Formats: sequence, structure tokens, C-alpha cells
Amino acid sequence: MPGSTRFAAATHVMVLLAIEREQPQTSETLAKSLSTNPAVVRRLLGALTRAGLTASQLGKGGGSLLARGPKKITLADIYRAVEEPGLIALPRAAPDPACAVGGGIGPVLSQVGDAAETAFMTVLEAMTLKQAVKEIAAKNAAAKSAA
Amino acid sequence: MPGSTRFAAATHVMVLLAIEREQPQTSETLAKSLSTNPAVVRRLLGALTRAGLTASQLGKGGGSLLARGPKKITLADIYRAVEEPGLIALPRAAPDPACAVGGGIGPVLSQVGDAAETAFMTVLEAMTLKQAVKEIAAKNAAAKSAA
DNA sequence: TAAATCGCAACTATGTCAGTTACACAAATA
DNA sequence: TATTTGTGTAACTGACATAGTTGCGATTTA
Repeated sequence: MPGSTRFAAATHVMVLLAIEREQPQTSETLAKSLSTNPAVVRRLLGALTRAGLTASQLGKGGGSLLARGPKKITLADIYRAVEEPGLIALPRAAPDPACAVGGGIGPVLSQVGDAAETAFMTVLEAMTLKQAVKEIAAKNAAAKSAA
Repeated sequence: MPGSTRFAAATHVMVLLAIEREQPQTSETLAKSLSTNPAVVRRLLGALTRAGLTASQLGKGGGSLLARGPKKITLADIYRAVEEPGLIALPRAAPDPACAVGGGIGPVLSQVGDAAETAFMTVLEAMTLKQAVKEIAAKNAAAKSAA
């Protein structure tokens, strides 16, 4: 499997926070929903907080909350918060200097890569957290009626 | 480093083959240009051949050639030949069944992920190998005149 | 037949990620 | 002020993907 599952996990967390908008959620509660460890959630939350997407409240009755409304958060925001940029990796080893291609290929590739990544992010940009919550609720309702 | 460098390496190989259109290139020659090992190149070439992008000639005087003209090969073809699909990884662990989000988030995420990946590929689709060769040549000329 | 070359399979090394444990620090409550 | 609750972060581990390497069998040409 290429890449990381952080985006999926972070989105899950954000959806949960969006649904329980009022109540601060502890990392333990969130971890249980994701079937994972509180520390994993806290790492995610750390990245989300640094990106200004969530805020956390220390002490009793504390936990994490959305820093702004779910209509003002897109999946692109979440992606950027937890994933590294650079969908296309450039080679580690420097190519043979005698090779006619070696010098020019890097810039060309990263130019195309940036353009492709921008297109990728644009799609993520188009979906807000609120829409995601709505779609998930719809899927759940469909699944329930089928059962 | 996230992801793989195969796409960059495979593109490098393809550009080389496009430039030396007539002469079959051995994996050893190609490997030297990439500063890597012949076996690594052969693995790449294997994937490219399976995808119908290159053809190889066994025996003495053999090597690899482009299977069709560089105008008819896009960077998307190369990407698909050597990289796994699925830019967005879904979580390994199944979420808590009691969690209201668990069931619905997977489908929603993979739907958005597919759309984003399609956008990504469209950009790659827009650039042919021939164009890439041309741009690289231009970059090299610029670098040479600057030196 | 001999030389050149691909194709493939094993193996190793390295890096990243998820998972886990542990502990210090902050904030609220009694 | 002492206790409780919960975050933030560091260290360690195990799993897995990738790149790199080696070796050998198969195939083609001279």
C-alpha cells in the first residue's frame, strides 16, 4: 500500500468532531471509534491543531473541538494538515551527468507533478466537511434500511 | 520519502528510448544513465512492456525499444504502467461497528479519492512523451548557454 | 557453440508508518 | 492546595514497501 492512511483517519476524526459539535471529545473516545490508540489520535490532532482546524481543551471535561464551522473546512484542508506534499517523488540518486536527459528531467517532472497535484487538491477542495457528514449519514441510512 | 520513485525513473527510461529511437538500448546502458542497477531498469522495463509501451529484443544486439511513437504515449500511460492506483489509502483497521461514522466513511472517501485521482491523471494525460522530450531538450539548451 | 542479453526470483538494507508505552505538563474541581 | 482528567511528546517496536544487489536460466545472433 502506497502512502499513509493518515488522511482517512484524520477525516474520520473530523467527521466525529463535526457530529458532536458541542461536546469536547477526548482522544480516548475518538480512538475507540477508530479502533486505534489514543496516542495515534493525539498525533493526528496535533497536526490538525497546528493547521488551525481543531482546538483542544485541557483538564477535566476537556477534549478536542472543531476550530471553525464544518462548512468552512474542506477535505483539502485536512489533507494538507496531515499529509506531506509531493505525490510524485523525484529520484534520490543524481543521474549520470553525461546523460543528456539527466539535467532536464527533474524540473520538467516536478512541474508536471505540481500541476497534477493541484488538480488533485482542487477536487478535495470542492468537498466541505459538512457535505461529507451529510453523505456519510445518507450512506448509513441506506445501509440501515437495507438490513 | 513518501511513495515511490518509479514513475520518475520510468519516465527517464522512456525519454531515453525516445531519443535513441532506432537503436535498441540495453538495460545496462540505461542503468548507467540513471546511475542505478541494470536489474532495477529491467524491473521497470518489465512493467512497461506488460503495459505495451516498450518491446524488448533478446540475444546479442538486443535491448529495448519504444513499442509506438512518442506522440502516442502520455505520461499517464507511464504512470499507470509502473505505479499502483490509490493515491488515498483507506485505513487498514475496520472501525468500531458502534461508531456512526465507521460504515459510511469508507465509500465516501474512496469516491472522493477516485475523483481526485482522475483529475491527477488527466493532467498527466495531457503531456505526451514527445512533448516531454522537447521540454527537456529546451531546458538543457538553456542550462548549456548559461554555463 | 559461444557470446550477449533479457526475465525472474531470492535476498538484504533502508525508511516510513502504525501501534504502544510512558511520562511530564496544564487546567478544572473540591 | 491536592486530586483528577486529559493533552503533548518522546522512545521503542514490528510490519511493510521500496531500492538495490546477485545469480541463474532462457533466448537469440554470430
